[in-house]
Amino acid sequence: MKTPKRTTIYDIAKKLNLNASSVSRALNNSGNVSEVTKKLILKTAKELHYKQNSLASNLRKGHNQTIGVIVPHVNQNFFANVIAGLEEVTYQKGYNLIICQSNESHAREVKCVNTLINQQVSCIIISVSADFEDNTHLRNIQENGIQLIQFDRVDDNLETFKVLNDNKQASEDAVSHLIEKGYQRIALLEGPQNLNIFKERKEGYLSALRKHNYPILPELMKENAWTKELSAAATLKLLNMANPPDAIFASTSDFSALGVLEVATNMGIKVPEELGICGYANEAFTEITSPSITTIDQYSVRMGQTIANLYFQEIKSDGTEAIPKIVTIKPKLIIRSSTLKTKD
Amino acid sequence: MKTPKRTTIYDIAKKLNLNASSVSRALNNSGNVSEVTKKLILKTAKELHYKQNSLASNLRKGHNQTIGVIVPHVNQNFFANVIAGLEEVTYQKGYNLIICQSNESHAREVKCVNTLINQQVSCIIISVSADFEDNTHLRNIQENGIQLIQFDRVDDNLETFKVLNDNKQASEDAVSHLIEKGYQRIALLEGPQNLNIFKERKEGYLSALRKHNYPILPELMKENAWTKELSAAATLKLLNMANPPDAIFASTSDFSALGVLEVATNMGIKVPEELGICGYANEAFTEITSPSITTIDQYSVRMGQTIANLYFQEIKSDGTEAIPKIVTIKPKLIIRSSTLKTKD
DNA sequence: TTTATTTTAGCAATCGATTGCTTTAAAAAT
DNA sequence: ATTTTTAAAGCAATCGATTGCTAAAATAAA
Repeated sequence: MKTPKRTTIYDIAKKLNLNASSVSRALNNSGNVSEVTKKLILKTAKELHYKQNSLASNLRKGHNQTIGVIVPHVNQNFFANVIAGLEEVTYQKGYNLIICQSNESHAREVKCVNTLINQQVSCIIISVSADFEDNTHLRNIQENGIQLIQFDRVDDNLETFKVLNDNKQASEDAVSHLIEKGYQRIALLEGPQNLNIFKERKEGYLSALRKHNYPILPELMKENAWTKELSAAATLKLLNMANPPDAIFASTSDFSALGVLEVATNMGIKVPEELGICGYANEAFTEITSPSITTIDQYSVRMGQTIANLYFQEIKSDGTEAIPKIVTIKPKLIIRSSTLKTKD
Repeated sequence: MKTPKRTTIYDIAKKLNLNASSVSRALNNSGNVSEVTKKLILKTAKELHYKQNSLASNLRKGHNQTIGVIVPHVNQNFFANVIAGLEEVTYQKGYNLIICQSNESHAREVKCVNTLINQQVSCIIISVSADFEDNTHLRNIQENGIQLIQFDRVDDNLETFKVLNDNKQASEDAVSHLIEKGYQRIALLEGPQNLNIFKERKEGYLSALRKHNYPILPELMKENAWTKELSAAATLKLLNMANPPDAIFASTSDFSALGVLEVATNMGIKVPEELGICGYANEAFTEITSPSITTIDQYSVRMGQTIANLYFQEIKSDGTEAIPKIVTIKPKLIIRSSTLKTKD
């Protein structure tokens, strides 16, 4: 297609018999230009439909008002909300977001990182993929002088700014709640243990059991049940045990909890009377299932805002090397019908 | 923070006693470099952790492998899915996405457009905000030689590439389905009529009524019921009429349909026996409400893919001025329990 | 009126990569 | 051995904006 050449500061300068530097100064309001000529330049810029070339400007200035974001999937509720929160704050600061999805693939995540480094973004915000292998690519970010903020799913071995959910505490709260409601045999659906979040949630589960002097029963802990289907399969096994659990904490997601609910319903097992169910993430649907599902809200939009604010307030503003800081957000247990058994 | 100066092609050139142009050619594999020196350059580049500066490259080349996306909200299911679909295809082509959200504000949409123009993106993909005012900003995109693709919510007055859902047909299908199931008085919950999508859905509703010789009753059409709350309020009014509807087509969204369902349930009105409900968008939760909700699937991820493919196949590849093309995707009626009344 | 000071504007280098053109070196043909 | 052809590498301009420095003009002070 035809590319009509865009107006540059030189076009404006030529038209007014001025030097490009004056035009630049006028447009950036950086002094050394008389009021009269400034007005003239601004007027002419508008007439010629001048649009700044950010590429040139950023190249010269050596930085880019752009932040890169890498998440496993942009259309997963949690991540979409984090991005929305991020965007809200960064927009106000005049920053742009470049969004990449790793598709839960480490290899792809590495490529995304490289692209963002090439783009000279000033910060990369990342939640690592499920098949996390090593942190070479993350260290690479830092070595290139780019700020790095990890959130939610992070590599603990690397010292960076981090914004986390207190997964352990939240899980402990959830399981404690189940115990208080009178459930005796509480099963756990786990996610991949190479991800910190799932490890922490398991710790919370274990910790709650210990605190209440409940036995820890390996047969009630199901690995890798982090999709609705895997959870349904695991639930089927659990509920067919000789001595089945009377509650299931689907620590991986609400979708897992939904899988549990569906299996239970199909088997004619009453929720919450015969089986308590607790999910994770407070997906919209948990409110409207029957029964509604007890879950944990992660304040995902606020998390995005927090991350962005962390960047602007703590990292960017500071001329000195900022000291990596870890911000932890405490999720909230949302108690609904699926765990409201009347004690027997 | 300290910004360790990054390696440039000049650093590589200097180290090897070569000229930067040779380094550039080697890295881009663009000939005129012997195999031996190319290998050497590649090796040295790796040693020095060279990362291309895309800003410089794009500035020189005059274009940017970046596509801008503007949507009302990135965390709305439909848009998140479209973005996921877009990202999938653009990633494979080596393109990046810059994501902006207009927050349903026209003013903000204009700002987003300007930023993207400044960023020299090669294409802008947009779904306009609800308070659409005029298309000056969209024309501006074209005037700057940037490709423009509108999707879903579009300005019909502007000739651009468009990817649309056949809202009219889908709505007609939905309402026809209600009629065939024996519902007699079908109400409509409408969205803002300045948005093409809602206008088309209303047309589909009207068209289905006409085709089946049903009367068109203005008292059954509720304007501006496009959130769960507004829909609930409208539903309350509808169901309290002397002669209430026996079906409600929540053409705005599944959330609206959910509002309808909740009000009906609270009033003790049986769905689908006494009231049929049909939503729009096939949100995940429609499958798991009780009863499950009949709705319309928009193939949102595929829509994103379609848009991206349109760009790469029809627009970008063609050296000549591409002729704006409109691609229409036919949504699919998903029939569930909320409309399955047994005819009486 | 002359000198000192401040404003305003121009000059030219720079950011890093790309690319048309020229020169040099190497290989092939005569 | 010489000329022709081809390959390889260097030179320098370019993309558009920014900025330190200098020069000129305008103003203020003496």
